[in-house]
Amino acid sequence: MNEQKLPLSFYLRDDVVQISRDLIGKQIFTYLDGLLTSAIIVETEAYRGPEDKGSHAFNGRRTARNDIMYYAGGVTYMYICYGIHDMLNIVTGPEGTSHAVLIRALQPVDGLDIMRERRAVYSDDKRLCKGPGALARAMGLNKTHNGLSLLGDQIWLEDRGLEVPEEDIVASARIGLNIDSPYKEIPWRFYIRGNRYVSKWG
DNA sequence: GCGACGATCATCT
DNA sequence: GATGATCGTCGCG
Repeated sequence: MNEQKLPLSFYLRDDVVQISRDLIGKQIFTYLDGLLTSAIIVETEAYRGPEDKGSHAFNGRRTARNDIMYYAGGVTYMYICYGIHDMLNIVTGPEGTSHAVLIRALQPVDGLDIMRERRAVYSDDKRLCKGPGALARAMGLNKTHNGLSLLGDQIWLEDRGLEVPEEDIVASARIGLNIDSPYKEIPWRFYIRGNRYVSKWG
């Protein structure tokens, strides 16, 4: 039933920026505790391992938290930000590299009622998955899901054939980076132009 | 619709 | 002991 799953080869490519862009328009699914939710990826950010000061793996940094980033692509990297929010990243590249894509916003498709219950804050569906912390919550994901295979049956991605025209994919500076580096301005954030589910314009 | 602000704690130094 | 790849609330007008 899930033969449209993105293959391992999609994640093993070395160009995390290209992968970040390619992920726009793909559909992400979680099946956790018997609950299925899915949504279209509308906003991502690329984090390019050792040379990227914005990355947890900058300068080859490797700790208990980010260890999974060095694994072969096709697994999740989950971590907690500001002590409260769980973040979902897609690990990419061959084993030994440390690139990852942060998923920043989703357009809900399946399991809206489940998402509403998990969020229990907004009745406004546009905000269910608006922002990395929000979407992880809505999809039922937290730090305990670190390192899950994206080819398993708990979380996976599919290409449902949604075509996002190249000119509708906007590239801009990444959000929330408190760094002093040219990488702060480099346009490694991608989102769908005009999409109401994107966390922020600009 | 937007800016300011406080929450809150795992992680790293 | 300081710091976040953030979020929701409040006040504005």
